Amino acid sequence: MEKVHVSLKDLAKELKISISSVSRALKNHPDISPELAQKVQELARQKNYKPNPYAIRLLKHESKTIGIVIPDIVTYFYASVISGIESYTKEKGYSIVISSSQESYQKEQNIIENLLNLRVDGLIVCLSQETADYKHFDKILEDNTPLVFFDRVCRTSEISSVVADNFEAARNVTRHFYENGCTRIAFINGPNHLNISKERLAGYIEGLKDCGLKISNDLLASCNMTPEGAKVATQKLLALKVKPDAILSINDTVAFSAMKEVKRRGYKIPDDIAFVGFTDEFHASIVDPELTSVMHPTFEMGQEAARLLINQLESKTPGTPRQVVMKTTLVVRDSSIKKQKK
Amino acid sequence: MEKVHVSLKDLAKELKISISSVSRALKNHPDISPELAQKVQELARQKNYKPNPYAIRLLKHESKTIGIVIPDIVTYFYASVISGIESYTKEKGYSIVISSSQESYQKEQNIIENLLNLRVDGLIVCLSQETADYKHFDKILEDNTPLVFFDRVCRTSEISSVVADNFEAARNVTRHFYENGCTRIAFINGPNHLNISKERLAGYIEGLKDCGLKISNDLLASCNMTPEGAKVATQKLLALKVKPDAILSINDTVAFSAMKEVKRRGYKIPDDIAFVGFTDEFHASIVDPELTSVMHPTFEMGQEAARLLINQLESKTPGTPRQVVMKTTLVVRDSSIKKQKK
DNA sequence: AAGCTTTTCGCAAACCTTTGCGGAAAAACA
DNA sequence: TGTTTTTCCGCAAAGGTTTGCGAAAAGCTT
Repeated sequence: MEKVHVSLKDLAKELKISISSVSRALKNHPDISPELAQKVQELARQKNYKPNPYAIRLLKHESKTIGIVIPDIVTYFYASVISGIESYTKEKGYSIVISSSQESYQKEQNIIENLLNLRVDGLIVCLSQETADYKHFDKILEDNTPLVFFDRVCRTSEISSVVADNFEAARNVTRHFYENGCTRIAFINGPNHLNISKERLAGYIEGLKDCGLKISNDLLASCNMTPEGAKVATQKLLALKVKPDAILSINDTVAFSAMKEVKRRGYKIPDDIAFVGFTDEFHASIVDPELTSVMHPTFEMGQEAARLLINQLESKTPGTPRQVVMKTTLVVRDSSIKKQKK
Repeated sequence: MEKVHVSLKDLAKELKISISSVSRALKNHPDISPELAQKVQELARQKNYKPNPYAIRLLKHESKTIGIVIPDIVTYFYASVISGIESYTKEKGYSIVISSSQESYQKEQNIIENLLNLRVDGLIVCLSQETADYKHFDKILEDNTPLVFFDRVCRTSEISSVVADNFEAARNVTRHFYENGCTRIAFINGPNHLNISKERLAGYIEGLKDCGLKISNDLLASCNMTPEGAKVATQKLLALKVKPDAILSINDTVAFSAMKEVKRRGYKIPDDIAFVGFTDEFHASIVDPELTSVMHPTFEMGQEAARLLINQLESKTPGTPRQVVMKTTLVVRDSSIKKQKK
């Protein structure tokens, strides 16, 4: 049951040469004669020699590993971003270690501490929903461990990040609603302290202004972005004397849940209430009616975050933090196009 | 920009004692006087000493890391299983390194080789769709690296695995259809060489026999489990002279896509065609009508796979391979209950 | 043939930790 | 006081790799 790996020493002993010669021979160092190099490489292949990465990491002080902290791995958005991260890091020869905070501030802190103790070369983080203070990132900065945020971000003046064009996207959606005959446009938002909530809210408001629509607190609801929370928020909106004729949702999952509740109450989508979501996950085109959604380039966001991080940790100089804003596009489907405009 | 971590040597120098004493003091070894231990621990805390995991791994020949190989991380089922693996391994002090094969045999091989070179302590694998020969697992076995399969498995007589009760589940679904008035029950299956396909097909056939229904090749379609593949398979079924009145799908994603196509053609679900899927992902209750599905205990499957693996690698003896079969339950929703039985 | 350059390889330190063993000093005992 | 035990700590090896430097051997020049 014992794993037994051959080491440089084993090869050296067998060939009756020194360890350093074996090491050099394997990488075609000019100090080694071609004949010896040949012989060493032959034996190495035959005995299936693979360098022990832990010895190298110990020596080089780098792990070729990056840590990823996300709120939840089962959510389409995060899984897809991870997929992009994985694609870029694999290409660059890095491994990824993934931990999920389950939206818990406490767990987020623990995870980060663990990852730091693991000596990852860098971190890519999406804040948990509970996270409202950001002191625990001081440790990372003091450690000189490169860090990149995506989607839910903070301290952007010090730390690089990748986000969507939330403001513009929300503003566009609001106009899109208006152009399709909606005048009472509601917004089911996420927790107020998150940047995505703030930015999308600001865009929503700006869009209302653009269209000359009144801003009404009645039409604003927030939720914790769970299906249950979305349902409650929807019920609040449906309880209004004058009901909304459109609902913008902070993400697709919330939209799905809200749509379900709206249909259950007997309203028609989109004629009674139009819908638009954020993310554009696969299921947006599966639900009935198909959901209009702000398409996020999730895979590319992951790649970009990884690129930012690896650039940072391969250039010795600290470099100024960068804020990458990814362009989204509105994918228009049935849920937002009223057949009978008022 | 240089990361600087304090080592035992640093502490030793500062306290003018030997490295070994520092090491022992930190773990309250009886050879160290309480006063000295106190002093050392004090300094360690103050200077934020954290042991270098790579030095320990080098010494101990274990990495406290397990590798996970899955076809695709963006799929609900896999993400959810990973979530279960993560929960168990975190509890046991292991990290996980995730790689996805993207359903490619070639990539699967590369990944496994990489993970082995990384010296992970063990592997948890779900076969890619392309994988039809299993020689590349010899390397793992020769390496004495513990290995556990889940869902899509092979070589079960030599290698432990965690699977759902596919045969029973499919058989039950078939009966469920029959009890709800369906007599022409179709099955959109996955690739024929996969165990999940074979087992579910066998259960489906057995169920037909139970109900005294004829087995017809016309009612069998297979696909590559993508939405597009599912669409094509559905079209084949809808092209029959006598159409099916029920469709069992190899998973929910396939069911969603098939439902979409069926609705697009103007058929009513469930009255014209009833539906049941496998997995029971979140969206099963979001689509319209809500999808009846075989609920897999995904999270628990992940936990179980992790438990199997860690047991195996913590007990020095090889132990006999175990096959864990997880019980599923049929979650009945609207898609399979016809309002008007024939 | 003597001196010089080039080629080819080995020694040893370094990265950080754990641990068996030995040794000195202190304490306990006779 | 002399001897034995106990307490407390350090030495050194081990794990596998990389790399600066020194040294031997071979080749070359004149």
